[in-house]
Amino acid sequence: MPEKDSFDLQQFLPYLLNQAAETSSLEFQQVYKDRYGMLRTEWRVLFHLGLYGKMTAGEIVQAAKMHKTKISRAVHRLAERRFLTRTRDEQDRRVEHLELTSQGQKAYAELRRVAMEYDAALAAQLSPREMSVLRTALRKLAQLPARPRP
Amino acid sequence: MPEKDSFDLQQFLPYLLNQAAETSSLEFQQVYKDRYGMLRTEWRVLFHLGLYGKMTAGEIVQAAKMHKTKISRAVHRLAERRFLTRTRDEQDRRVEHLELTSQGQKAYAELRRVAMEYDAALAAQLSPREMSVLRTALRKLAQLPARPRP
DNA sequence: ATGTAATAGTTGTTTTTGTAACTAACAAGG
DNA sequence: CCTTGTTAGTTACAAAAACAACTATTACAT
Repeated sequence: MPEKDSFDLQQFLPYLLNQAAETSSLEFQQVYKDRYGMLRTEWRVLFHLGLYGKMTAGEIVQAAKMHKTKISRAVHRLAERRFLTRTRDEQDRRVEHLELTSQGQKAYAELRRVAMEYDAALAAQLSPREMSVLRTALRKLAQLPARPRP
Repeated sequence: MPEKDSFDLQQFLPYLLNQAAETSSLEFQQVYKDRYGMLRTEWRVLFHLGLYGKMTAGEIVQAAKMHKTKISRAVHRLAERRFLTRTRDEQDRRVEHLELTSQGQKAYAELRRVAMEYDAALAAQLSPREMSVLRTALRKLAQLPARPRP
């Protein structure tokens, strides 16, 4: 299958990003999926709560830039499995504060350890210079702040 | 929501890659979705055929690293809409050769133009140096060959 | 030949996602 | 208060993806 024109699909950024994202997610996915029966949205919620402590669903929506229905369902499943608790805010009874249970914290600690190891393994495929340029570029493309929060 | 530990989700490569991939796919998606009613797998098939000419489904599976059921259904839909033709191989009657119709080529040409423009717009957010490091790093992470094919 | 395995691709069923419409609680102006 | 608008989160239904089992054809070893 010879090339017919100058456009290069393998250089097209959205395509390339998707391929890299998919490949690099696979190994980590095995862990949270096989070991905890979690979906992608679920580990993300878990990580937000593990990292930042008590949060509301809306705050997670903003931070993770995921649709609120996805978050809602992920929270439901995590609560069902006793990874987090939901408590109504007494001032504004529409909002719920989410917090990891000790079981949730344990899962988070474990997955966080695996994530760090895996990140290190990925980083080892690249030079430190490449790695830092890569992270900066990805944050720009994802339109995230240059550094998360102080 | 203060940080509770040293792990940084926004620096975790699979997370970062997914965010960047999602963001960067969105705008281009609008074009092939709204203008041609295509799904992601469909434009990928279209692009492979547009770029490389006649291919079999299996070859596309390999090149695009997507599951064969996805390709099968995408090919079905593209054939249904007269974007491609399927012709059986007479030597091995299990395989089918796929080829764009003139309508398919027209769609490909149009989308290819949009893709190039969009890629340029993304590239403009980064320096040429960043861009080149980024592409190299992404190919490594996606475990694609350093350059597609000569 | 002929039984067994392998390959190309499809189809059926179950999960997961996307979209839109919904409930419940609050807010603010008249 | 009461209408109108907004926000937090949920639910219902349709679209798409994942996974497994399937058909048809070829390959290959006895």
